[in-house]
Amino acid sequence: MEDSNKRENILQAALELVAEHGFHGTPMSMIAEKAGVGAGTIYCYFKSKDELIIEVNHVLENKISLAIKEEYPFNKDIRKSFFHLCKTLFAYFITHPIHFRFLEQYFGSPYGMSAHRERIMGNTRKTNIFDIMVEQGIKQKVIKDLPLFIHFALTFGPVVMLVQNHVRGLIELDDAQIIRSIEASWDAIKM
Amino acid sequence: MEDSNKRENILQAALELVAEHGFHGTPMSMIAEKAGVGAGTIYCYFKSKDELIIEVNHVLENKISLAIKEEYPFNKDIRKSFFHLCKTLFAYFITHPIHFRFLEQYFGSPYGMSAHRERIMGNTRKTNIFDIMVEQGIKQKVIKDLPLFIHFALTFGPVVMLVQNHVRGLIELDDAQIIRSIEASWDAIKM
Amino acid sequence: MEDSNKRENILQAALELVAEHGFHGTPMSMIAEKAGVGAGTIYCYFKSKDELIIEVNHVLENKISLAIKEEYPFNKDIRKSFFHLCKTLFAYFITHPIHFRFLEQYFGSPYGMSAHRERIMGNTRKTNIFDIMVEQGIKQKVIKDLPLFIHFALTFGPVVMLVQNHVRGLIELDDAQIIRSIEASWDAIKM
Amino acid sequence: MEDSNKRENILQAALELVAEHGFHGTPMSMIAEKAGVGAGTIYCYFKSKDELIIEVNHVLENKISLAIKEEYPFNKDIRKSFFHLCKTLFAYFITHPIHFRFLEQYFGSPYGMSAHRERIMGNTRKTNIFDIMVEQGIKQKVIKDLPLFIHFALTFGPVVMLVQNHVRGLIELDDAQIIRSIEASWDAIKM
DNA sequence: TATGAATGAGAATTCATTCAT
DNA sequence: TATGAATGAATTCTCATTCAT
Repeated sequence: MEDSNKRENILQAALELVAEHGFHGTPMSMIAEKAGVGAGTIYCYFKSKDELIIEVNHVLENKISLAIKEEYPFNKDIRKSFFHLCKTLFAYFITHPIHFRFLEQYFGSPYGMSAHRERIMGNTRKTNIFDIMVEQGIKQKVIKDLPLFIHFALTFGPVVMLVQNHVRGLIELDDAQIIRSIEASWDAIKM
Repeated sequence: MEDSNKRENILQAALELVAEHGFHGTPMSMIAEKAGVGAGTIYCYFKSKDELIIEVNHVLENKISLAIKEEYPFNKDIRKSFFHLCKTLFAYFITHPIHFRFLEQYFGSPYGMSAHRERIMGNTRKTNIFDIMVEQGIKQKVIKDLPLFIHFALTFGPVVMLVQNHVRGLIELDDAQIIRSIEASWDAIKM
Repeated sequence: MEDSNKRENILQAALELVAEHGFHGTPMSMIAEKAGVGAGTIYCYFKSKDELIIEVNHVLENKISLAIKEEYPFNKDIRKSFFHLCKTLFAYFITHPIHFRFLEQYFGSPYGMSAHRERIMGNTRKTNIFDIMVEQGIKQKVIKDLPLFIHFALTFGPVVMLVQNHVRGLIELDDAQIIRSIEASWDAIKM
Repeated sequence: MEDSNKRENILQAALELVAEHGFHGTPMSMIAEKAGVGAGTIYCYFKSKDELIIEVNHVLENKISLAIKEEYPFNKDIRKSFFHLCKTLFAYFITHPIHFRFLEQYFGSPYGMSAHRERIMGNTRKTNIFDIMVEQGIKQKVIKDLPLFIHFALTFGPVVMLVQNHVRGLIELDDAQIIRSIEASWDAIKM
């Protein structure tokens, strides 16, 4: 029980410390100490600092991906799907601000996420929730006929920016504001 | 003249190198070499590496601020102002990708910019172009009655995300796409 | 049986790996893996890395010593003995280049061997083949009246240097060359 | 004066420490301390530990090469040349035992030298003193018609082995012994 | 002001060895 | 005896900063 926890402890320590101090502000020794293991122990589980960080990222990506797919209204109308997606993302990051800060560090910025759209939303073209939603919406003439990446930016650009300000304590997002912001984003992409 | 050139050269070298290699991938010695000055000379102009980087950021903020204010249609209608603002920002970053990349590095993400909204848009409350535009728009019932920071995110979130993908070479933005993206953003904030 | 195999496997793995990668390029974990045992198991048989290496050396010394004594023409004339000795050494190292490379690593150089003359040629003064041969040769006025260590250097210095170049692939020794080289060495020590 | 000495001090410290403790037994910090410089200073002069060691080797090679060429009897007879060469080498290493020990470490063994025969004796085929001597000797039918590498081994094998034992304190070479040893080596290669 | 050689604290990583199982 | 996860001391190398010139 103790044993199998070590890997987890290291990942968790890395997540929190990188979120707080950034990649370069987090020496391995600091991670080891926080994880309650020896300095060399990390290297029993991860080949290098980079691999450790990448693995933390994978874990987060999977968690976010799961959160989004959970209770996703697959057969409901486009607008409902859109709201679910945005609300879930807001909720996830507000509940897990450390995950958000880590991702900010991991990529030059959280937008690095955009380069990994697929991984978060679903690994293959066919299972990528966002893409499918947009394509269906366009077909149904419910949302504008724009390139996918523009819809992506219109949808997630505001989310990320708001969460960022929230996480940094510059603003305090409440549910009403989140809803109104999603409604406005919907106006952006809807027909 | 010699003097002021050195300061400029150092700032320019820092800008380019940080944009390319990141903050931690850019030793002071590298900046000195590219600027054509001695390693110690930088400390005649800047107290530390951090101060140098901060100063580069200030310079960029001022440039962007100027670009936005230039030809800004102060007395035209809100929609025109909005389009001018967005188009200028797109144009600026696409013309100066290095500035964008630097800002990505400077903040954990370019959204660090949001913390400095005022400085980019105008230093004081009264001269902050974006805030004034939004307030006027709300008063005229042309744009939605939402908090400023939500309008800010709805407007600049998509811009930043699109520019980021463009600068990273993941997409190739053309003028038509930029216009259509701004139109969609307008739909988000308009009444 | 299992037991004694493990010890053998460890010694063999150490021999091969040190010959190939050198003492400092061969971690204990690598030896353990090649030997097919756990990392800690080595310490059941050898107190430390150094002791393991020393033991490998002992094994090799004994093998070489045996090879030399085998078929040694004890009662033939000095020249025959000398040729047998040299030929056997050439043959042994050319057949077992890994042993040679290990000894190169073990000592700062293979001449470390010279410090252990006795052990290779026979452990006691009376059974040291080379010393006995030289002493008899001097008594019989067949070989020069020089100190033993000079005869040793004249005899084995060239052998070691030639084998070294051969093992390193810089030259390709054939039987004729070996014979001519031994003949020349004989000229060096003979009266 | 102080300044230009730093590089020298570092080279000298590296030479002595590697000769005593071996390559892997000599941390950079130890070299820095012995040289009386900061740990980072070494890297102002040498890119890496390896480069430092290689440079020490170059310095030694040049010194030995010079010592051999100095007063070399270019137009005297072969035997005189041979004696000069051997005596010079004996004298050099007995006077500079630390150089010998370093070279033992630098190569797997001092025979690494053999791979660098050219560099020590002269860089090009035409200026390689030993090769020229041997070729002339063969032409003049003064020395045996054997491959160069065999003559090299017959000549330098004994020298190296004797010096090694001397430097290690196992024997005490005096001038008479050196002369007698060279005479014996001459018997090996002479016709 | 300008220089760049010198510094040394601090980083990632390796590996011989231990010890609980 | 056998294991291999865990350890942490030790090593190489980097780089922001200083200071004598």
